[in-house]
Formats: sequence, C-alpha cells, structure tokens
Amino acid sequence: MPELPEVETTLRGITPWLQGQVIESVVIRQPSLRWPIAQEIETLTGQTIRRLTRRAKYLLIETDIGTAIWHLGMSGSLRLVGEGEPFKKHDHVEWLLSNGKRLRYHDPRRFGALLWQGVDEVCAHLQHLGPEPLSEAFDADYLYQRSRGKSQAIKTFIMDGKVVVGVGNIYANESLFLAGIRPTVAAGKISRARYVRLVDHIKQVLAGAIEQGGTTLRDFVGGDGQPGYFAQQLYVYGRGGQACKQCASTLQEIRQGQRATVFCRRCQR
DNA sequence: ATGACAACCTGTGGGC
DNA sequence: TGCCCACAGGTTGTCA
Repeated sequence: MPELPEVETTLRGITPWLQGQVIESVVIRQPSLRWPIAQEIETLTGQTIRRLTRRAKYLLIETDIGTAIWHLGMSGSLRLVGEGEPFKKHDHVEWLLSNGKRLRYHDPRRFGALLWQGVDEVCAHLQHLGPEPLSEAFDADYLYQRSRGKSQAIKTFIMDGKVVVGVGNIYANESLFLAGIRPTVAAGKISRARYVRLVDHIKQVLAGAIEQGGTTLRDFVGGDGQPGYFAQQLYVYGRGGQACKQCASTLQEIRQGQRATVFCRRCQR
C-alpha cells in the first residue's frame, strides 16, 4: 500500500525496534520478488543494524557489511510480530531480532524487492533519482527549468522519479487538483507561477499524509495489523463520476500511462 | 531523446 | 453462487 507517506510511516514505525538490534536469523520463504532477493541478505545473520533511512520509496537498513534495501512495490508491507505468530499467506521474509521481535515482509503481488548495496557502493536503483519532494532542492524553479521544452503531460512528468521521487498516483491526482492544473497539460507550457502552487501543494499533501500516517503507527508496530491506510481527505482520487467537492461538477476519469487520472474540468485548466 | 506501452503477480469487486 | 474482466498504492524495459 505504499506511497511515500506510507514508506515514511513504515520507517518511523520500525526504526525504534530495529536500530541497534542484532539480526539473529534470516528466513526467506519466497525469494522471487520483482527481482530475486539478493544473496547477500542471508549473510546479515549476526550483523547489528546501525541505521535506517529512506530514499524515495526505498527503505535502507545499514549494517557494517552492507545495506539491505527494501522496496514495498504495490502491495508490500513490513510489520513486527512476536513469537508464535503464524505466517500468513504471502509472508515472504522474516528477520528474527535480538529483542525477540520478528520483522516480516508481506507482499501478495510481489512487485516489491529486497536489494543489496555493498559498503561504499550506490545501488543502481538509487542512482539518477530526482530530489526528495520535501527537500529544499525541490522547488518551483527546479520544476520550471526541468519542464521547459517538454510536451509530456504534467501528471506523468511529476510521477517520473528522475524528476522528483515519491509522487505516486494518489498524490499526483490530489496535488494537481489542489493546484488547479489539468493533468493533461504539457509540462513545458506551465508558467513559473503555477509551478509555485504545484510544488506547494505536493509538499503539503505529502507532509499531511505523513502526519496522518503517524496516527496508525501504534497498531502497526504492535504487529497485529496492516500499516493501515491513513484516513486522507481525497478530493479526486477514486472519485471519478462523483461531484467535485469544490464546484459540484462531475469529475472526469481518464487514463494516463495506464494509471487512472481523475480531475475536475471546471477547477483544473 | 521522448514517450507510449507491456510486463512483473495476486486479489478484489462489478456485471452478468 | 460462479465466471470473466478490469483494475489496483510502482517501476523497469522495450520499441517506435
């Protein structure tokens, strides 16, 4: 269920339970994810978890011998469980920690990945990524410059990880609505002033979702549940054919890059 | 170089 | 109730 806010929520949820712990054992029940799980993951047995960080939608778990890099794909989740908890269908990986907790990776569709990055290496997937959306490097000037000459639709443009990371389908739809920009407009034809609004809304909507994600942390870490989909006030996503919350006209639904796009013809131009 | 599209895989929900 | 189809939070790889 991961867009960036959920990956961040996951990171914050598991960090206190993982940091400083020794990985006592690694169980791989299903090695076939989007790519086969890296061989080196098994060698983590006996290693101490030094640090957890996030880059884009990747979770980085550092040890002295290298870094495990987890991507949750479309349907992946990480949760902590206690001893005796039976495996569920699609629980593919388990790490037993020295505090007795078990970190389990669950992913029905297996679009996720568990990659390896050696010390002093940079994983191929992390190279060429654009700036973090909540960083200062991501601002209107940057987007404006990057977009000049582009005929690509603004929605697919902001969902391109080489432009900016972490803007998934839900938040691309929502931020374009809030900025009043029609998702089909060519990125290169949008003014600097409108990019100011767009960047502002992307940051707000992601930051707000992370805050709300935080409210589900306790359940999540307690281990009996899914990360839980943060209750988010959605204006357009999943609301095609329904009334616009701002002007009551019917929301349009189209497809862009095989993804559902929903927008209001009246509020977004 | 750009951009459109298929692919990876399973589950779910709607229509008949 | 059951079957079939379309679609789902992401990313990569290929092809025109």
